[in-house]
Amino acid sequence: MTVLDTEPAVLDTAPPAAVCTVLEQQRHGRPVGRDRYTISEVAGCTGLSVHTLRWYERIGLMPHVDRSHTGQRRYTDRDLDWLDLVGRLRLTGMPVADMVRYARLVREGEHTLAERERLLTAHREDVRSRIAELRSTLEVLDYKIDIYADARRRAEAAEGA
Amino acid sequence: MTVLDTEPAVLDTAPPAAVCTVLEQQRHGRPVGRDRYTISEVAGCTGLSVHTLRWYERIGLMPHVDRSHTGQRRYTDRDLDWLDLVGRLRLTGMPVADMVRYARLVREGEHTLAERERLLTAHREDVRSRIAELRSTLEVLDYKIDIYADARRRAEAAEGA
DNA sequence: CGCTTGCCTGGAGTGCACTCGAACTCTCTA
DNA sequence: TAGAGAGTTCGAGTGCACTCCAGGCAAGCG
Repeated sequence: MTVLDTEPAVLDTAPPAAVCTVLEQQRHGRPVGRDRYTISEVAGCTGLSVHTLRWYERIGLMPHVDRSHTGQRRYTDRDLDWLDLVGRLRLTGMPVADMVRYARLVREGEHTLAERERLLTAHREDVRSRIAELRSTLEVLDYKIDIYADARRRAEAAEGA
Repeated sequence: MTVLDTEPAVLDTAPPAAVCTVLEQQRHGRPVGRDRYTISEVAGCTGLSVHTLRWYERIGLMPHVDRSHTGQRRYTDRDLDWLDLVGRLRLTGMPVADMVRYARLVREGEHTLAERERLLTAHREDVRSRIAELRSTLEVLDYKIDIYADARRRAEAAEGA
């Protein structure tokens, strides 16, 4: 209705450039130009199990998946984009409850834009501080591994002498 | 007995410079110059609960804690150093089972040095690749947050006009 | 026609890392 | 001497994120 008419899709999915990159490499790539995938195809290309995919839907983490005339799930490219985003958020440690909240906000439409932005921004801060934390531990690890390596070298030298 | 007589302690604990830095800031610092701490003091300075401290001991993650004449735990500075290391490994996502394995290797003595080095080195690789993963997700997050921020700015501009 | 394969549902089970409860002992202060 | 407060053990409970199971349906093949 207002400012977003031109690009409505891009807000609830991963950026085009990043579509199915990380996850896709885990297994087979996304079958091209089909836009209707069975649950096992999606499992294959995302690395998630079919159980997990159904469970994501049950808890409200999927934005309503299409069905075939016999009631089987048919995932679209947009669903895969969404799963790509979900996979990234999960990999960066966002709790499932928060992802569900985000999914709900997307479903509720445009008036939740600000809150979605806040949610992602908060998570970004979280990720940043975790990177810092990991880096500081990396130093400790380097220090200890150095000591072990030193001990090993000295032991090897003594043995050789 | 062999090459390690001079520095036996430093191998099973955190480096001196890093002693109780991260964890210490979470609560009160380590009481100075005492070397005998009650379980609640340790809980206070590590941020772990007393339940968790006892549980760590039960599962073999603590290298045998001293007791007072009435049977109460008395932690030493070395125990705190160990807990500092454990805390770092935990923060970097090492499974408790692996930490227990590491603790067992330390208990078993010097002939496990090589395996301990391998274990830590493997974990370091793990941490490094997780940092890379987090960074790549950070880019996606930046991208999406930019889009939300753009939408917000445009909405605000439209409203102001 | 029967068999296999793939999918469906709702609910129960699993593994991890704690977290808590019940019942008890010990020490210290009023 | 009574009660509070901190400690003890062992076993059970919790929350999260899956993971699996039983029982059933629909399509394709020999």
